[in-house]
Amino acid sequence: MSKHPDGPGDRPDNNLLRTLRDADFALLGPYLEVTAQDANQLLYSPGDNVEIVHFPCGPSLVSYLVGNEDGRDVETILVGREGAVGGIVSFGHLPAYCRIVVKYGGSFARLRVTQLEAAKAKSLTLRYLFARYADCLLAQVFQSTACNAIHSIEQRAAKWILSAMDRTGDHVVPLTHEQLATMLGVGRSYTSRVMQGFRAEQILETRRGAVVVRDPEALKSRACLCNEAVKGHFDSVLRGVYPAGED
Amino acid sequence: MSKHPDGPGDRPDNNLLRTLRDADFALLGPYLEVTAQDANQLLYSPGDNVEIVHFPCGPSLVSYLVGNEDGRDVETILVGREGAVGGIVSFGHLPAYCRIVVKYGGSFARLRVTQLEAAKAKSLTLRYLFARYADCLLAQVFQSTACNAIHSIEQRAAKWILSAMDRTGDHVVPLTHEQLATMLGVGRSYTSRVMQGFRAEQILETRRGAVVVRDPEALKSRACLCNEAVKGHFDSVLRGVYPAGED
DNA sequence: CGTGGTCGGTGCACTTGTGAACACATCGGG
DNA sequence: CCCGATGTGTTCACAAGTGCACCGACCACG
Repeated sequence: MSKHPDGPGDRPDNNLLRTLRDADFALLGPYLEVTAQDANQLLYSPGDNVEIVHFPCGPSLVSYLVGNEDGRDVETILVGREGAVGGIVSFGHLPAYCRIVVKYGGSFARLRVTQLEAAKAKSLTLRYLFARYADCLLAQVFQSTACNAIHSIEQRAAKWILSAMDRTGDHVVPLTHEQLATMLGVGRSYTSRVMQGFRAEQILETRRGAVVVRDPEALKSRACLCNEAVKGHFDSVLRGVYPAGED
Repeated sequence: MSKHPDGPGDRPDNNLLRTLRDADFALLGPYLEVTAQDANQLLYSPGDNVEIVHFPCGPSLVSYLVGNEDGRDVETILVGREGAVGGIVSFGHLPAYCRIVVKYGGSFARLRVTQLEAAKAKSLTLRYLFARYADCLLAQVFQSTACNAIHSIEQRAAKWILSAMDRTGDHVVPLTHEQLATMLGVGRSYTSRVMQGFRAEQILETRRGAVVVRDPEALKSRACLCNEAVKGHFDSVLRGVYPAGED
């Protein structure tokens, strides 16, 4: 198992990188650099030339923010180890549209967009993998658009906490009410009330600067199904990067 | 002008196709087929294999819809002659995530994804153009996500009417309150009230099945700036498909 | 000319979310 | 040990949006 010829080996803990077979990973590996990024680190600003791709590893999490006239940024999507950020759709060398910040710090693998593109030129499956991930990313944003249009704050708050929990693998989600409020684009006092509602039903406890989820199932029943819809698309699209039959 | 060597000639009235120089357009032209599509025609359904690219021409308009648990579809974005639909990000041969329907009928140019990909393989500028448009499409969806999170129904309704007017070039926008309501993901009676508010200020008149915009500037002042933000990104990204200096 | 179906305008009771205000809890640093 | 900064719980008056009901207007069709 540890020397499985097509296995992930000791690669960075990122799903895209681990999906690759050795031959394909070998095209990227030499250029990959593993770094640590703290929370609140700014990875890209609107208008920046995108030259580096970041792969969140382990529990690291980044957030795409869109500015608005009031100066308050609104969060649109989260990306963790299931994906990557930077030039995924545009292939780089274009001005970024969103601000991208590290939400939960940790390790990131990164490489230059030009090197990723060079590797893609040599491997059909690399092209497939990134085209498919780009499609998943787009689907994720579409789902968020719909979610923001029709789901209640309570549903979206529950969704957010679940997805953070999902990626960090911890029942304790560090998060102030203030942060949650700005991410959902709502007032702070209302999020406090929503949390109060969850706490009244023993779904979670609140600490200063964090929530502790006690009953994930109950929380899931309060959330919308948007996360599940997107996960389904990830599953059906990212399967099939390699021809069926093996792997 | 009519025989400008790099000009659009008599091409379909679609911005992407008209941006191309003759040499690049020649790679697509032979495979392009111009068809007429009526309103409400379904172009793609979730799960469909995407094999055809459609380029809306003239006043044609399509809508990306995301389903939800209630069966009510929610509109996310509109695409007209500034863009194209079908495999733009995924390069085709993947299950579609959104339902895509024709909102306003008219002519569409279309061709098989495989032929578009073959042409892209031969031309760097074709690859650039579509990568850049893909980036713009993504930006458009991001902006919609933020818009749905923080802007009022009135702002979004105004935005919708303006963008429909923009693309059809007509002050009369065929649209029932019911349609507008389901697109915005809100109740019908409330949209009636919003329209009533606009009418009370002489911004528009309402007909059965349509609104007639009387004062576009006033309507713009009631709308959010999301359309303008996205247009700015289109301008800055799609400029530069061809190396600077000429064109 | 009449009739039935869709569409639009409005009243009403209700829920959701806003924004400001204030008191209190918690935490780190001097 | 106190202090100031930040985070939390709660109240209140208000605005935004819901869902239903009902009536009248418009339109296509026979």
